[in-house]
Amino acid sequence: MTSPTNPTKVDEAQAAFRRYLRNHGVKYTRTRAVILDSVLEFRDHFEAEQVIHLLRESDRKVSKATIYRTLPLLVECGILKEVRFDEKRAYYEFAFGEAPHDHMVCRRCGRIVEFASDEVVALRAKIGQRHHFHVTSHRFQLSGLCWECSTKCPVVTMG
Amino acid sequence: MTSPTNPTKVDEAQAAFRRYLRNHGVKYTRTRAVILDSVLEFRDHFEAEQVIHLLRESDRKVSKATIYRTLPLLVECGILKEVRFDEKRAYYEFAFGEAPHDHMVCRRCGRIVEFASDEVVALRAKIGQRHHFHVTSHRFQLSGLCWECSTKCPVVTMG
DNA sequence: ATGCTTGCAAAACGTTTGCACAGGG
DNA sequence: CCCTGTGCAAACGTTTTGCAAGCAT
Repeated sequence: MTSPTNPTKVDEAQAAFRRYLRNHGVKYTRTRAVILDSVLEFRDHFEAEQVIHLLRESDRKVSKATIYRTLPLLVECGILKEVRFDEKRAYYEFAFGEAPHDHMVCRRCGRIVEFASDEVVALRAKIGQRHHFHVTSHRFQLSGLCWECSTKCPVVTMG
Repeated sequence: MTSPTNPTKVDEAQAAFRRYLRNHGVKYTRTRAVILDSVLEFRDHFEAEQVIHLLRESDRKVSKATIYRTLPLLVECGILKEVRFDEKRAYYEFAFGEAPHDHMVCRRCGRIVEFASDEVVALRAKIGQRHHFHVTSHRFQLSGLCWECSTKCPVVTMG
């Protein structure tokens, strides 16, 4: 769901990145191109550390600092989206041309299910109006048990 | 909304804390009582650092470590609730006997509005069923502009 | 050339932990 | 008494930053 298996999408993402950087007076360097390529290799969600490892293991050597400086750029230009599954670290997912969605996490097996957020957007607008608020973004994260885990043992033990 | 202005509630909270600790084979020490007293002095949301300062400034000296070890106890026994307004630190609010609610934050002035989460709970159940998930908890955080800020200048600049 | 970018290492940050001592039940 | 709680300082893990050197335009 996150990975841009479609090669055209990869090209579009690269073009979007170049465009974004140019429009912001920032350079499209080889290092940044390398980082973009690498994050596009992930299928699902990933964290900064995984990018660091992926780049270290392949030939390409990019410093940790640069990766931490580049990921926010990719988020700002809409290629990536930052997701928070826990409070310990940032996770990212491919967002370019993807439909907005939220996440539901099984607290026992860790499975992540994505769901469209249309209804959530409608609800947030309703709540916003009620409190004289112009809501522009939300974060809706569900936690519970997936069907497999709940049939195995309905008692929640967490982990 | 967060503060237990009602003295009876304070007493109930203390009783609940004692009960909880006893039932878990944990001691009700003077230090823990002091920490409970101090968190009950806050009106709205607060962070661990504020508890540390409050205790330092008044006579009572409690170490940072103990505060960090006690706050989770107060959350587990239902007196406090942990809230996450950002990814940097944990915030807490009084939860004992309060109706569950979620938060809406103005991204310009930081104002926090609480709203009841009945509809949110209904929606989360609906979404859960649709994806064969037994949802047990959620986190719904809204961000935008409060009425005052949006009338002052509708352009979002963030801070 | 100019000034943004990079890498390195060190700092920052909230939070956690190891340990020896203190204290509750 | 025993076992848990406490304080201190040091460790923690992710992320940020200061600085000198490197590169794009």
